[in-house]
Amino acid sequence: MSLRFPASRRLRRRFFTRDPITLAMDLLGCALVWKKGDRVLAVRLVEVEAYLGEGEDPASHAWRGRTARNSQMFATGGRLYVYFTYGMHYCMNVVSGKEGQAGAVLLRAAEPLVGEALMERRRGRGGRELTNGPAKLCQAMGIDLRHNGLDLVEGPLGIWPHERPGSIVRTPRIGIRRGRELLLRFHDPVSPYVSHRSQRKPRSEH
DNA sequence: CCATAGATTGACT
DNA sequence: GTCAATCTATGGA
Repeated sequence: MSLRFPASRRLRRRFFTRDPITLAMDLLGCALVWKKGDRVLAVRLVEVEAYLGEGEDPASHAWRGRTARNSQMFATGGRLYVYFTYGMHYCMNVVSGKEGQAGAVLLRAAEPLVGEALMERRRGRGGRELTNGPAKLCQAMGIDLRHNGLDLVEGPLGIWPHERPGSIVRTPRIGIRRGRELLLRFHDPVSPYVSHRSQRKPRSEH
């Protein structure tokens, strides 16, 4: 199997400038590719979550408006929004919508396609533990705050159509309290790399 | 397989 | 001061 990601097929701006829910579903099955010189890392996205704009979604970092941390969520679709959490982890999002219109898609899990050996070195683990969670995926791909604001439409990191899932399952998002009733997590049910806690017991409401 | 505790720092109330 | 869009180790069924 020879995996090539020619510039001609790379996803362009208008793919990303749509609403976060549509973008989330269309990102499933796509390849996230890091290309720099002769080094290539690639994964197939199998689990994502949509986060909506200011005042629309209490779980979204954009809920209470623009701040220094979340400012990339208000940028044009196709940028990368990386945040630091729990004192030690990074998570990455693909920004959706038009400039000024907040929204993003959290990349939660993926299947390794190219560069698995480097991912194993970075993770200190193998198999599905490589990329079956948002912070694990960032660690495997080498993504941190330096990459916040990167444009996926050009430059070393980009997204290519790859292999669409046979079906898409829609569930509550993971690790949030408010906004649980919105079913904004999407995953490919047959992928072994989907993060394990899909049906985790929800934390009590009050 | 499941449940729980601890890690560790920055953003925000 | 509180708590987070998480992960890992550990202990039990």
